[in-house]
Amino acid sequence: MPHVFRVALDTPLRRLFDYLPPTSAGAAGAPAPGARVRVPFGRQRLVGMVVAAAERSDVPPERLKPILEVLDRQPVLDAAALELIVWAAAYYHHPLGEVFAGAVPKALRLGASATASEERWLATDAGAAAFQAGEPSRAPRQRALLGFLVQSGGASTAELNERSGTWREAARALLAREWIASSELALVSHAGPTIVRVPGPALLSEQSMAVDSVAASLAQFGAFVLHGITGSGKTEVYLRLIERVLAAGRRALVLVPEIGLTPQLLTRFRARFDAPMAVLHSALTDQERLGAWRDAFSGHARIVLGTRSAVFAPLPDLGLIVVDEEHDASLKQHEGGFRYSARDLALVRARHAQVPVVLGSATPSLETLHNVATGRYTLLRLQRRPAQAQPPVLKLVDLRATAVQSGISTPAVLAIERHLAEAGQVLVFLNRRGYAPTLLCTACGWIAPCRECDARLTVHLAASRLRCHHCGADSPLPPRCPQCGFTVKSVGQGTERIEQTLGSLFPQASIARLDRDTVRRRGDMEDVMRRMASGEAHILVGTQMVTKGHDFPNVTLVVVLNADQGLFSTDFRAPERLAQTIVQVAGRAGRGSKAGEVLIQTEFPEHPLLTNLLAAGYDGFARAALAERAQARWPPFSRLAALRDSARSADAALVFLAEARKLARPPRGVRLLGPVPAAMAKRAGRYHAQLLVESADRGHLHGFLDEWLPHVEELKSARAVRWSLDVDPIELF
DNA sequence: AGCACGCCGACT
DNA sequence: GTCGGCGTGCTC
Repeated sequence: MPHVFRVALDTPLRRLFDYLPPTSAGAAGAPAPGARVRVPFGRQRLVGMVVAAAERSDVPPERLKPILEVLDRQPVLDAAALELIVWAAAYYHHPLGEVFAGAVPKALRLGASATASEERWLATDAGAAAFQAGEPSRAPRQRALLGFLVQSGGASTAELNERSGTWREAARALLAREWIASSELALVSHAGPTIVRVPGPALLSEQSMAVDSVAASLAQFGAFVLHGITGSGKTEVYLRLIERVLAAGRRALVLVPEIGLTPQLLTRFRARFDAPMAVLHSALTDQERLGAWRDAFSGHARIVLGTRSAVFAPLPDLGLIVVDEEHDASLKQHEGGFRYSARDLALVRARHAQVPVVLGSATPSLETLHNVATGRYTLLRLQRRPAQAQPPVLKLVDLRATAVQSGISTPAVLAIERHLAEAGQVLVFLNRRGYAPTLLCTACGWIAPCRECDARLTVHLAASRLRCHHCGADSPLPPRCPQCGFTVKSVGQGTERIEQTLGSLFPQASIARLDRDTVRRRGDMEDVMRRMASGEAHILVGTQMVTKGHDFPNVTLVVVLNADQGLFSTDFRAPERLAQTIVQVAGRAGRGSKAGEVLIQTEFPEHPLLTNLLAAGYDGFARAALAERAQARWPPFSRLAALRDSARSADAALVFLAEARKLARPPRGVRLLGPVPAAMAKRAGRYHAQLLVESADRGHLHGFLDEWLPHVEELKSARAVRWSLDVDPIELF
């Protein structure tokens, strides 16, 4: 019997806490690593997770307290999931207890059972004897309930509820006399055989080659990049691989960047497989999430589909991990305390589990392509679209050389006219929602600012509101300048205004809009999809939302209204994001049998990013961009971590980071850059700043962080700010 | 993070 | 005279 147990608790303290074994009463023996325990912590009682057992503790014995209760007989996480959590806590330099808390459903953190169970009620021997003796004689409800339990040999809560709505009180009385007893019985679900409902379509040779090369290494780790142009049938490759994994009696984990992508993927999985599936994403209620997690944990679910945190879902006999749209920034958690990349963790998990991982994308991230170039990942290409689907033709429209009406150039207007006349659908992309990004006074030059952010307020005309897209501030649209009383006007374009402009340019066309303002409730998205699929809508105006994986088979023209945001950004990842967005939105055109056309409006048609992208495609762009990254020693040719903070004053935010920098003793090859205020320093009333840590060597960087962070944590200025460390940041402000 | 203890302002 | 502001200290 070990003397202490090391327990991870959900606190920001970067250490474990040692506890003595439970004093026998009520405890279920010694807890195994991965089991939850209830422990005293200061004046609180917390649920934590046992990480390890140890012979001795560094804490003086008189300060050690015993575990109050062991919640799990079996660990709530299998060894693989536990290993991943421990790895993630170390890599992201984040307290293990918080990582654990972020990895399991809230209900489990509060003590819910890890297995689904039902409450069963039984008559005791004494109860049976009492019933024979005619008792209880003066309580007919109790007698009826007792009689039922004696005769039926026991019943579940659900069965009793069905029999009568008012049995609880009688049960309480019978329990008190120990004539009946209740117990929790684990529900064991048995997965039936998996049935492939309908065989998939015949594969193109590229698809079969992709399937074969992954399938050849199903019993070992391998990282595969499925680089398939939009419409080339990546999902079919996933389906065939999952089919093989299920046939071998194993399970598949599928990660997607956004909740919005789960329904359509789930529909395709359900159409193909008759097998239980579990879905995990942020829109679930706590109970739904607990249920899905239990289905994964018990092995009932054969396929687990989910967003980021699903990478931590426990699955017995994991056989394959798929990460769809691996380039998507949503796979990286970048808010709150624990910031992690679900894609990178999927790779670690696959390596631990000795299973292949497939990273799918039409526009793989530069990191991933670099890993292909260095031989760490295997590239699988899908370059052809099935049947007659043609790749779209991309053209630049020089905004300086043509008339522009409310953001739409004459060539674009003519092209829209032509495609509508030929019964094609048109997709107009603008990454800016609202009516206009600026409200300007025509007399004094006043521009409506956000009080809480370094940003302008966006005009929402239909709602007649001014809104801040950074902090959510919302105020009435002023009819006149609050400063001088003169008239105000909206300057610039958002999707709302583009919808209006298109409406007046093409009065005969039906126009749909897809952005966060039009898709508010469940089903709104489906409505837009239906209108596009049925052909009822002719033009779709939308933000980023339209680029995320949805099929519009009859769209023949895509217009990118403004490619220039991102061409001159200070963030070294901006070009990559822009190229991905253009290629992804362009990929919405011509997915059916008609060839697609893509117009990209720009003030800088000779910008190398654009010319390169058009001439050499995403591959050519990626080659050039990687060469630039190598030159500038940006990732993936170096490693970054960002120490970020925010405070009530700009000064306090910088003071903490400056003090943190002062106590840093970086080894050779580790550089600190900053601190600097964030590009948009003030957001939601708080001032943001960051200090970058850079190194060519991952080991050196992490060694330094390990040594440095405990000191940073103890700075008194740390208490005046909110700070966090972002390892492998994807956005630099 | 919680949750205490601990000393200085406006109220029953 | 107390209720309560948030400064600082601790949690095995």
